[in-house]
Amino acid sequence: MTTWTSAPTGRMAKLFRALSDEKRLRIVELLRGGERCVCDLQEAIDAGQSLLSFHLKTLKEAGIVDDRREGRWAFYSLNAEAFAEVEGFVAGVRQDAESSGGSKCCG
Amino acid sequence: MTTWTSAPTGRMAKLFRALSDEKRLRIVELLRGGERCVCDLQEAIDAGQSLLSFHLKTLKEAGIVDDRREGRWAFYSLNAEAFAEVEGFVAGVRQDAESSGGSKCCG
DNA sequence: TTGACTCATCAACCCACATTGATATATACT
DNA sequence: AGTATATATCAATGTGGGTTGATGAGTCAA
Repeated sequence: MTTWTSAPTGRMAKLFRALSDEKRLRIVELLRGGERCVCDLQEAIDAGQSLLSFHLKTLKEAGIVDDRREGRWAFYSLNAEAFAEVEGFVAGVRQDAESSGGSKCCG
Repeated sequence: MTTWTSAPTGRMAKLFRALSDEKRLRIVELLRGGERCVCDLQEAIDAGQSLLSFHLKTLKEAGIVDDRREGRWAFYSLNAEAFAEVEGFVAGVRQDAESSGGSKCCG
């Protein structure tokens, strides 16, 4: 068990929740190449304008993406810090899982 | 953009979905210390027996935990491989996010 | 100012899923 | 056999959230 002072599971749950939708993951994939405007995302994703806006809002509220306005366009980009949070948590769990011994109860 | 031949977003979405519930994350935290029986988990989690069983099933179906029967007890443990999958994906995205330049559209 | 364009928000719908309580299954003990 | 324990499954309920279409707000061009 690596030292990991109980990462706030509420925060983690929120991050995982935002990433749990296939369309939102598709958006993340598209943003891996860099900042994109909504109009560009819309071409690449099978979703109406309203739905895309909803998913972007969901990602933004979780802190997974940042947005920026420029004229009539809105640009979205990935927030590296959020993924670092997730990576840290998951890596810790993986390490523990790899080194976990036998049963710890009901002996 | 690191080479990452489009990790199956469906699989990732399923993993994230299973991790998107706070009670399930609590279960994961408990399993970080090693294999546990359901009876042990039940004491530590604010959930009825039926609900706990449901969440364990959800985690199992996503491949996040493994189970083992021994007499009338069921033992659950973390599946390190699943977390390695998630870690690989998230780490890739984080790297891209950190090195992403400016806008790629609407020039 | 008018209209076209980009994006967000709202209202309504529907479905997946978390939750609960009851029942079923399987094992152990007497 | 019968009873107690451990866990899973089933049925029913309620709610969150994904989806859609329409409307609103802001920006640019003519």
